[in-house]
Amino acid sequence: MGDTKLKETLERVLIAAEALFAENGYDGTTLRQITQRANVNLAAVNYHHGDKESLYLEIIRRRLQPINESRLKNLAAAELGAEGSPVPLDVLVEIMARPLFELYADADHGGRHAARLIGRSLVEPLPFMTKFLAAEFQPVMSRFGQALRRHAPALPPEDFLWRLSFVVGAMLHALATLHRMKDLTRGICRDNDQVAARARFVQFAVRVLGTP
Amino acid sequence: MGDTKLKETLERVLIAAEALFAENGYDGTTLRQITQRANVNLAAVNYHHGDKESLYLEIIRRRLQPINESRLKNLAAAELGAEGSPVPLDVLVEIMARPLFELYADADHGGRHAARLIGRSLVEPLPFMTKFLAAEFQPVMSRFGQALRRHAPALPPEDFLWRLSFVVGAMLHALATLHRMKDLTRGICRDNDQVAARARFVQFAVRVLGTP
DNA sequence: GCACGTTTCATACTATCGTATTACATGGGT
DNA sequence: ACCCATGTAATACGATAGTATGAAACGTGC
Repeated sequence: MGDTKLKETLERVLIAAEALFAENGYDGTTLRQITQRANVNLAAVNYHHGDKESLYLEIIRRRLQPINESRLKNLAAAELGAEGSPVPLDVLVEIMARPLFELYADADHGGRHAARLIGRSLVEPLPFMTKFLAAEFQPVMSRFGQALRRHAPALPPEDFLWRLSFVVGAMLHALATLHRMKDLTRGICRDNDQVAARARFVQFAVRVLGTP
Repeated sequence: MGDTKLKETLERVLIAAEALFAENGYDGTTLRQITQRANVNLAAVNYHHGDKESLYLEIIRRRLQPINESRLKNLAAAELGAEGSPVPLDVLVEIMARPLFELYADADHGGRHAARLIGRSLVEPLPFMTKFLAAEFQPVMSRFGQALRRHAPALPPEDFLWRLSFVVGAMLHALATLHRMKDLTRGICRDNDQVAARARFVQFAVRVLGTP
């Protein structure tokens, strides 16, 4: 249509579905909405991606795998550079948070919707997603948990895990509601300044996870 | 059936629907599931509660209105007691958080599901709910925002609002995932100790919203 | 004990869902 | 020029969704 370059059907479906899933959830989105938004025939999604669940899982995986790989790679590099001493807290948080905020900032490629969808998929438990999500996050949570733990070794495990849960919750909520942050604050907070939001989140997380 | 006392049909539908909406979301729940779980005829829900949207809204309102009324009442009392000086931060947070955690703790009356559902309904935006939720939260957010603000008057509004957003996000996430906290932490964090969870949340929120 | 307002029931109706099927277009390789 | 693989299109199909309907059951006045 008006597009300068016609993307592959397959890709157009992924982009359209991503936005709709992010906005309306899995059950709230129909394949007809998706194919209509992608300007594609209804049968295309089944032909290219199998059934609806496969499509959803493919969308999440496509975004999440590179992010978690990058996290693990950057953590390994940071630990190597630290030569045995703990990696600074703000560096750890930055490594965890940055890929998601940057994804959100990439509006042209649907990053806003992707980030929202990731936040959503982690909160609302879809039965067919749990095993994938568990497998996907187990390594990253385990390795970062250890690294973070070194900054509060005296803290009882229970307290540490609660704090971690609060930080994760704040992060997911930020991702899920960033797009209406401007409206919710009567224009005071911008919703398109990924760098400012990230900086504030890191500051927040460091304060929460810091020792005392 | 096995129940010691047979509740009204109307009430049974509300309880069953609450649990299912909390678990599977609005679109993921069918009226047939609800009536089956409530041991009630399919037509009962339409007869007593109108359509599906009305049922959902009624469930949320029934839980949320008393909570927000109690919050405003307790805030007014605390401000009266403080005689012009700022109400302590931990008191403010406690007033906001306590009703939700106590709701969660009231497992016998479906409080667990209700708390989860409230958390969920605030994150996933259902079109027919937005105006109700906005009206419901406007007063409480405005009044508590002012009260909290007195503890960090020098902080730029933007920073303050971001911190508030993080705290709210942590709270909603805690409500939405408390029920699987034990599993997520390999048994380290209990999911049935409302008091301990609340204490940790208050500590967390005070630290985040405190001045520096 | 019977009439009447209220609630419960079985079931019908229409729309729309995910998925399947079948025919049609297209465009390189020989 | 023809073929065949690959993608696209129109449309059918069974299941199930929310909602509507009308009859049966119930209970409480007189």
